[in-house]
Amino acid sequence: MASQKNEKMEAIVSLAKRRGFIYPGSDVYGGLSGTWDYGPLGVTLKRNIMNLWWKMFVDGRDDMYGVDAAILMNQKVWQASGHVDTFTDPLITCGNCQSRYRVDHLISDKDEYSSEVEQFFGHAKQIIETLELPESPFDYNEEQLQALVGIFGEAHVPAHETSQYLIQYLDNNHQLASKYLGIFPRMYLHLKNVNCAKCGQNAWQDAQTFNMMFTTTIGPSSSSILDKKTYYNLDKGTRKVIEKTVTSENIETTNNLVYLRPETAQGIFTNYKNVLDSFYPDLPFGIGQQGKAFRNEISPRDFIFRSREFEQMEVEYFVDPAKWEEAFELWRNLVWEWTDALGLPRESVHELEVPEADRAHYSKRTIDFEFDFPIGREELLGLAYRTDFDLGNIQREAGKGMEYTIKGTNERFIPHVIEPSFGVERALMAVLSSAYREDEQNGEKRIYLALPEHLAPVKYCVSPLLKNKPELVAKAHEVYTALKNKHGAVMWDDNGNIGKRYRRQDEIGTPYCVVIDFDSLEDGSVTIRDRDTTEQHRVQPDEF
RNA sequence: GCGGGCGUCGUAUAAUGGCUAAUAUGCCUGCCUUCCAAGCAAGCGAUGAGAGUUCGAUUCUCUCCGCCCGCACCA
Repeated sequence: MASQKNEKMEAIVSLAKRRGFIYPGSDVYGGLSGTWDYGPLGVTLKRNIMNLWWKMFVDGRDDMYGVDAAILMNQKVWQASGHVDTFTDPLITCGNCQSRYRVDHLISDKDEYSSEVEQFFGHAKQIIETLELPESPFDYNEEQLQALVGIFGEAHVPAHETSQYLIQYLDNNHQLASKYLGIFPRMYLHLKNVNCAKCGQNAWQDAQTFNMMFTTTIGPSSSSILDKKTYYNLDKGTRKVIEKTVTSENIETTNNLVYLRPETAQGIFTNYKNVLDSFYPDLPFGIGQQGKAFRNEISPRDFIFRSREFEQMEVEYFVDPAKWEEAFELWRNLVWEWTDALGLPRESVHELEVPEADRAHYSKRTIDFEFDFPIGREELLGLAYRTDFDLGNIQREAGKGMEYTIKGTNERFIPHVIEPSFGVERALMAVLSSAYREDEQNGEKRIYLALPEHLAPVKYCVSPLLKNKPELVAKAHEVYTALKNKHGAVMWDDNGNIGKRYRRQDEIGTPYCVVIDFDSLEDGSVTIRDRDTTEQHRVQPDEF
């Protein structure tokens, strides 16, 4: 069963590459994990999906407005939204069984921990300062190394591992990690005999953050300590260890740091007031946006299902708090219209009511819509009731009023939000998965994509029946040009024989193949062949 | 990030410490072909990257990169 699933997935990946839908990113240079490039057919299919969405949820509705916000946003956006804090949870791994835990879940007494670390580190700092360490750890002399080993030895770190840690720690401009990172949690758990809950061993590795936000800097900067709140540097002038604390007040100026947005939603919330001022729409109304988001996934996997750079389509629908359930149901139904429009069979789409314990902290209700992908049943899109969490944050942190005033009654409140959130790549993968078919024609296996006509990257393929008959080719060109002008997504193919062309078009999901034969020269009619049934009939070319 | 497996033309496979790295398919050119991958002929196209061992490495070793499976992660 499992291998069957993988076979289908592999067949789709292979087809996608072979026929020019999706290529591995940076392929000629050996690739880059978690990135994918869209080829000529892929980009068209993807855009068709995105345009369909925009038409259904923005242009096609009276209560919707579109925006396109910048990917780079002010730091404070991600602090207010909670992303900065929640993305920097340090994790620690058991070296024996590879179980992973959040460090703060293992340390019961935070105050005691802090004082232990500070005491240790204060002591360590004093020793380090007297050592007058050269800039590169590789230049440390024997005496210096021994002293450093001694520091860590006091903390019951096995001696044979210490110098390796020192290199690791002091390698980066003598930077030392903040107290919940690196070696300190490990030492503490060792001292306190806190063992792995799964295997009972005490074999902790260094604690690491897995910050899922990509960072970059505005303007020139060489800082590499962007995501740490507290850190230590060895001042190059005085050779003193100095402590720096990054706070919300100084963080921008400290590092000129910006994040690549990990979700598009905040670009909507930050423009809520702008749209309100420009249009003052009646509640309920929504703002829709499509765009790239970036998450530094630990382990991108499963083709385009989880990648580090991806495209979202999101709606924030602003409602009277008393009427959120009504709006939730509205969007629940609209989501089903969307999966229908993608051609996804209803029996392959499943609603999953997310229990409170699994919901994000801001959400009072969430439904995940899952799809039966070849890799298994996985989330296709989400529908969440976000309350006034985001606008409330903005009002508090930015000090700008986010309240809505009801016309007439002058009732004022911060609107609540219903958020349907769609992933473009997941939609595309679902479309490819459900469209992928294998059947048999004349005893030969045939692969085709039963793409819905409005999504297919090529709508018509035009061919002369025979390539070596100039009159057929000329007539076919005529038909091709006329169709191309009318429909755009039309392909010309005169390669090989007619059967080959059909198969080639089947593989890229072209719904109709138009062939010009000798009868066409007589009465202008052409044959049109249906991809799914392979049946054909004669029509006049201006009929479609 | 950890553990295991893997990496050869676009795709699917083969082989080798040393001769021009093979086969099919694909693509391409020509001929032919009156509707579902026909045929003939010519051509294009690969050992993931780097280092080491060696007279010589695609083959052996190491590092990196990537892919697959499992774990963990997925606010």
